[in-house]
Amino acid sequence: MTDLCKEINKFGKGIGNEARYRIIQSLLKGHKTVSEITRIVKLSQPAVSQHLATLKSCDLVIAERSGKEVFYAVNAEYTLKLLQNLIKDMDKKPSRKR
Amino acid sequence: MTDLCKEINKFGKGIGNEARYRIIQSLLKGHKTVSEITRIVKLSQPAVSQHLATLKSCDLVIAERSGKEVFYAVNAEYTLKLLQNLIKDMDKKPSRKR
DNA sequence: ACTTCATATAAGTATATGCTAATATCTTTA
DNA sequence: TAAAGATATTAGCATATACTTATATGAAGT
Repeated sequence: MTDLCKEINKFGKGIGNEARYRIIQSLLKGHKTVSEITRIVKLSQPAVSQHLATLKSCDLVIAERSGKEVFYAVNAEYTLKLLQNLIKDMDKKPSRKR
Repeated sequence: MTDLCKEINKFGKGIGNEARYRIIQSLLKGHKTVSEITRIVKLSQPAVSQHLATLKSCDLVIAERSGKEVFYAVNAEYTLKLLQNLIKDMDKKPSRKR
């Protein structure tokens, strides 16, 4: 299993869930604290923390504490590079149609 | 939830699984029958058929019967366009770092 | 029509996932 | 260091997922 393989798989695990996808969407508009995200996605705080932990382990988000709060942001460089690599990969070996 | 949202979510569901990701990888090298895929990913035939059904419902693959066999291929145009749209989307609203 | 090969579907089951409720940890301020 | 606010972690439970085995469907040849 190539590295890209594993990375894309993580990516898929991360966004392959409605709640997490909504979290990512909200973060695309700017970094947010856990409580802000909690309000936006309308899930309990623990549920949100758990999803954020998953997203972090997938490298899709970055966390940064600022006092009592923790800001989460999309790991944009990483994600963009990943997607671009995937696209390159797919372009490179297109599936023959028949 | 935007259309792109739903599409990406489907994409994530599709590839967010090791076996399905391996199937996609093998299909990137060219279309294949179910039994070829079965040999490659080393799962039972029903398991492979079920994964292929999932991938199809996610629009990640296309199926085409040819006699007794069914060829599966990556839905490359669809997938590439989707990923490119996602990249555009992420570029458009980058997360502010702090 | 019957058989065979290829694939799909169904039922059952074990494990994974996503939530809730309760509690722990971290940080700041009094 | 005690209290309070913000977030993280844990245990428990319900549902979803990914297999297995058995069976059904589809296509081609006899």
